[in-house]
Amino acid sequence: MAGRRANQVRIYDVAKVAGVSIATASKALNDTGRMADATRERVKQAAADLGFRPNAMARALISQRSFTIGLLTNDTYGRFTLPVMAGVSEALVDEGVSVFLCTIEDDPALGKVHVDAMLSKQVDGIIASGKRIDRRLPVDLSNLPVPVLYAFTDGPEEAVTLVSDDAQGSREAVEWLVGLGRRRIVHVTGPDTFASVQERAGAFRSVVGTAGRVLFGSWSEAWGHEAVGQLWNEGGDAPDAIFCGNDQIARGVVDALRERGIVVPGEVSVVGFDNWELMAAATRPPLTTVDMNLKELGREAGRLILALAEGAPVEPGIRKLPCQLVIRQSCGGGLRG
Amino acid sequence: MAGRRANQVRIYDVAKVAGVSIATASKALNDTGRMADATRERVKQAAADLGFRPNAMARALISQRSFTIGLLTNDTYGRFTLPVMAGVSEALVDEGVSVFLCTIEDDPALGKVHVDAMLSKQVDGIIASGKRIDRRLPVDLSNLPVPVLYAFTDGPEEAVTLVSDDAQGSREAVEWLVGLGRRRIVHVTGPDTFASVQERAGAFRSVVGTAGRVLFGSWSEAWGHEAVGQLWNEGGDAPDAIFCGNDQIARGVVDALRERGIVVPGEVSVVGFDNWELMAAATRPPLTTVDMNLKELGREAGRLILALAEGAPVEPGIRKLPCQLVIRQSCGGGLRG
DNA sequence: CCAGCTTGGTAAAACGGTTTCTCAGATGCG
DNA sequence: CGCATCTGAGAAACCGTTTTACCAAGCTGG
Repeated sequence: MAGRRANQVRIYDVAKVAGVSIATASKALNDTGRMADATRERVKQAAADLGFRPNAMARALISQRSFTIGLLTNDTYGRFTLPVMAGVSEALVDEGVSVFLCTIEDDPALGKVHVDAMLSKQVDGIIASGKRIDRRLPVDLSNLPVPVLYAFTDGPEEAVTLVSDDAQGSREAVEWLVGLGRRRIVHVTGPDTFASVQERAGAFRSVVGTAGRVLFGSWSEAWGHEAVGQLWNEGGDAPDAIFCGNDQIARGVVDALRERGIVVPGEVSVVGFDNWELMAAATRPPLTTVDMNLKELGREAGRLILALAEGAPVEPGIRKLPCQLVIRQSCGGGLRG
Repeated sequence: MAGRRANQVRIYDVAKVAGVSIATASKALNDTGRMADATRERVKQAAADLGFRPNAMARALISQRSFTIGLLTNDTYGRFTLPVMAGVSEALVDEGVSVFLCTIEDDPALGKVHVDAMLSKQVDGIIASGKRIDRRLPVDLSNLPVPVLYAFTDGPEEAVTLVSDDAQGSREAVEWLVGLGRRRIVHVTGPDTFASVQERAGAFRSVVGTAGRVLFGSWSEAWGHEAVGQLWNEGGDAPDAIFCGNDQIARGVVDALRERGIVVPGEVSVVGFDNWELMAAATRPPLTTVDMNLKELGREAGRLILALAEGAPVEPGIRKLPCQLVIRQSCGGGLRG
């Protein structure tokens, strides 16, 4: 038991090699305190020679800062969480902060275990993230001794919450279609129980008028397929553009149109949502789609949780981060501008 | 600075409430030492009442065990890493071990920063993971003071490496096709520079004979599409089954066949590889495909890194974990039995 | 020539636990 | 009743670092 790790160098060793006390060594390495420049250099050189790496645990014990944060998510598949995670990590790595990733699959017990573990390990803050912005994680994060931030998941009013601005993204998409001269635009989207579905549909109607047609269904390719069947079988003027609730639906729509011999984007323009690369790029033609900028959302989450951890005042409430329309070939129109 | 976190309960507080010394409190809570049962109970009750959560940092400082491991990956998209991660986490959460996730995108400098951060934080071990089993991470993990394990990525000979048994998975898939009566089986796969492509192709030939036809290409749907074009345009007996190198290729194949009016699985059986749910399930018909059991691989990785961290002897070398054929509808044959 | 500053450095007390050692008192035994 | 043994609990050392307090010289100025 115990017994130092094989080649673990302590500050004690650095001090001995440099011929100073550990107090001096500490100050030299942290650029604090007063001492002769020569001494400081000598200590730094010794530390470099020995490959000294300060024990973050010992440091954390004193400073009450572990330089560690926890990322909690119930998005097992990771399509939304991964970009967020990448952003968080990117924003924090320069500050020396590491991220614990905990996946809890809608299991409250598991959630509690992970939160307890994180708190035990003295995380400086927790970011809660999910796959739906209108659902909470199955775990109670109120009254924790550390700051909590909600990113792409629902949080209490008094908390800081980061979400993508779906309405703005949707407006941009629909306005793009209108700008291309499309007039008979239909919105084919997911289940109307999702807040994001409501928000995107609302934005859609705000552009095309309240009579704008919206078809609710599921998030699947199959639904996109089926919707095209409905729309084209009912007679009357067929749509000349379809704004889809996500890329899977869009892919189903594009495939169904092709099967019917309808040319995309020649006769019908299609826009997706999510910019899920593997889906959007593999569709023929590649999808023009709305990117929620989740990585940037993650970066912002990282910056904010750090500010909170340092005790900086952060205005609570919901912050909507802008989406961006990514132009590919499913609408025509070429480069934007 | 410093100043204890708001409602942070120390063992000191527990001891005071229970009316004992902190030494006794510690022993009571850890079920060590000797003391009256009544005392032990009293301490435990006090700890529960106060919501005492031992400071893992302080504990780690003494025990030289942080109950933390690092997971390093260059799989930004996460398709392979996420299941591995989920498995690792699942295997370790019961032992109180948390996981640092570090994504390094083929950037050696970033890799070094993350490894240094992990070592500083005294991780008990590091699992290296990737998206290719024949490529190393762009970071040197030799001579580290902690054990390193390679999961789904290439590692040095003297290390413990976990990979999926692609050959076994491929054999099962091809034997399944043979069992269904298919005789003109073709293998459409990715770039021949991938070790996994070689291994799968080798296994394919070991079942159908060395004359078995293999078409190398890219990992894309487009390639699956194109391959069908090649195969059906060249005249002669068309294939009655296609074993694909991954699910994306398989999807391209199935789509191309449908466009040609060829019935899957009636006329041609198709098998994929990866069991990438969202792809396999959205294909029409849903893909029969080989699952690499990456979550189980992750669980095994978790168990092994823990054993290594505890100093248990673990035989070095490559361990191949079995794949599993997942039967859906793209081959016919119904339930396996 | 000495009080008062700087300068360059050290000793020691934290941080929050675990573990070893010690010890007082209760008990068993002859 | 005296001595060895056992029991339950506490004091103190320790893990590796930071930080505060302190001190011995060397210098300045009157």
